[in-house]
Amino acid sequence: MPVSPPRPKGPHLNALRAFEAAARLGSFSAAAEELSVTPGAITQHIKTLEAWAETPLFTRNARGVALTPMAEALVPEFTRAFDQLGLAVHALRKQVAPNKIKLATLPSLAQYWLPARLGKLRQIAPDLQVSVIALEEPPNLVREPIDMSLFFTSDPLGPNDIEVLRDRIFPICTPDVAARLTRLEDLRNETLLRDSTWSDDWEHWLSAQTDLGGIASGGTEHSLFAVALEEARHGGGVLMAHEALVQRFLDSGELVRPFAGIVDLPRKLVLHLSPKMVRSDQLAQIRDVLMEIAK
Amino acid sequence: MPVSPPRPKGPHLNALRAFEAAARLGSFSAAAEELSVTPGAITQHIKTLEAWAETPLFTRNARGVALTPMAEALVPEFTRAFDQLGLAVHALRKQVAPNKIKLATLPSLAQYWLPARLGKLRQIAPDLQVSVIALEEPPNLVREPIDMSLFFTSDPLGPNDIEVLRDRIFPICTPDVAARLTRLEDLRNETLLRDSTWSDDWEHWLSAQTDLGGIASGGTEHSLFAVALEEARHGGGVLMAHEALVQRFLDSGELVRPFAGIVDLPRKLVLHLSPKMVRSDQLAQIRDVLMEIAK
DNA sequence: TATTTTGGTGTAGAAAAACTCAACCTAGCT
DNA sequence: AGCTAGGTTGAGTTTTTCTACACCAAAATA
Repeated sequence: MPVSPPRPKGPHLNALRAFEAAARLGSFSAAAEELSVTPGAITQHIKTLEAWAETPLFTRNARGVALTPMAEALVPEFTRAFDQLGLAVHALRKQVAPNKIKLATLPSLAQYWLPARLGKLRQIAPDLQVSVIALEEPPNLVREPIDMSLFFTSDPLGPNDIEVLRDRIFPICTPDVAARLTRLEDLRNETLLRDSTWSDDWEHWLSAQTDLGGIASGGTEHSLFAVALEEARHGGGVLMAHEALVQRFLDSGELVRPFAGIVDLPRKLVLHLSPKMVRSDQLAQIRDVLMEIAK
Repeated sequence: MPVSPPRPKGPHLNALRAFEAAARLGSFSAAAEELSVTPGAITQHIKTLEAWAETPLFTRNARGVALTPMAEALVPEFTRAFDQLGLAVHALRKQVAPNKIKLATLPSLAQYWLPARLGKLRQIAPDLQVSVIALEEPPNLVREPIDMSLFFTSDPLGPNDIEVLRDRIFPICTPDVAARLTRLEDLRNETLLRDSTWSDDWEHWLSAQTDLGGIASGGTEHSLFAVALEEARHGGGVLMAHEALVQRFLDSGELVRPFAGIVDLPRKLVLHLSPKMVRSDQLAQIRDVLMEIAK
């Protein structure tokens, strides 16, 4: 029974948060992603926590990490704590500014699909202030100060999810380019434009047609759909497009569909609401409005 | 609808913790105390949080602070979150070292009352490793990595509290000094020793005797009971003692009670257990052992 | 078998956050 | 008028947190 050490300090909150994220996601790099830091930062947090607890929490296998059985048992407790904290922060945000809404979505959706809908929304509910955050990956709505997200997913819908539309893809190009294309084989001579987010959509589409291999080989891949689309508009090739994103170019005739085939992917565009939103009465109404304009 | 600001960051965890503590305790300095920092640190945390939320959370009255009505509503959410986090940390500690116990208590109890009890404990349960932390104020057992606390209090007992004994006080001194004391009035010529933690015990005791005012005026106040006791042992005056702390000196005859009067204060010595302890089965047994030896 | 890829580690240095200190302010007391 | 309790402020310092980048090992690929 040693006597009177200095007042013991608890572990650092940030280290606990890093632990929880790493444990929940099963990977340091995923945790790093969620917390917007580098993987090295996570490594260090976990290490300080392990030093504090005087016990290892993860086993490091060169292919990733795995929780210690001991640590495993603790994860739900920490997850509950940080979920509750996230809820509290959401409550604070809503309390302060009930009609400021943050919506996270893909850059391409933010640019080509949302603006028209948000315009409509502004007419229906002029007091709502929606700000749009463009992200490549869906954020964790419990933890981050974001109210809604709009992403493509194939996962089954949860209780806070609303399916907006199904993803339908088909090739598009300028009328000039289309004039050169009569049979699928003609694609061999064209540049196939693709977006890195959906880089195998060409394969999906082609394999749904009378298939003949080898066409989908090369092509130019762009990290932003907007860039690929721009190239298509300048006659730079044939783009595998998503219906939701190119409707207006088809309507205007600027771009056309050289082939009739449309592929319905199992992927859907889903509006996901933060847990805080579905609960609050005031916000349930906002949600209804948004579902309305989402059509 | 502004588009694509950088990914919004949540507030700093430490700022949230400071807010919760300040809100719960109703005072920045109390929060500073609980978190072992200076009041200035709390001020700054609250300010960054207010800047993040873009709204004031406290109204500053020169005599202290008060929560904004808006902030008021949020406190329970944050308290729940940090309570849950504290629980999780306790779970971690117990998981790692189930039989390491941290006990916080007053320096005087740690020095004069505990050692004999802990010795007994070591015989009953040799595998328990109890470490004692001396603190002036009872810690928050939910938040700090401490399992039990032993302090005097007049508050009613909660479900995790165990009354160990009632506080009984009386004057003591060396036999030499006692020889000079036959009537209460004789105290006027002696140095009245007192501990700053319980600085008005002399008044309590005197007013319980055939009261005559003015005796309790001066005296020497020591911040540590141990120092006052040491002075009494060297014949430096008459000390207002607590039964629990001086039993052994009375037994050995080194110190004596110059007057028969004993005052039973409404204050009791209470063993408080962290919420995690009462729940766990394994630790319920430890608790029983401790109650046993507490007698 | 060689090569690449994936996910984690280690360290140095830099940036950001958190803290202390000491002077200062204000309203309520004595 | 002076004192006190509680908070604030700003400068300066310490701690924490992060990044950058080189490195490592197994697994996947070729």
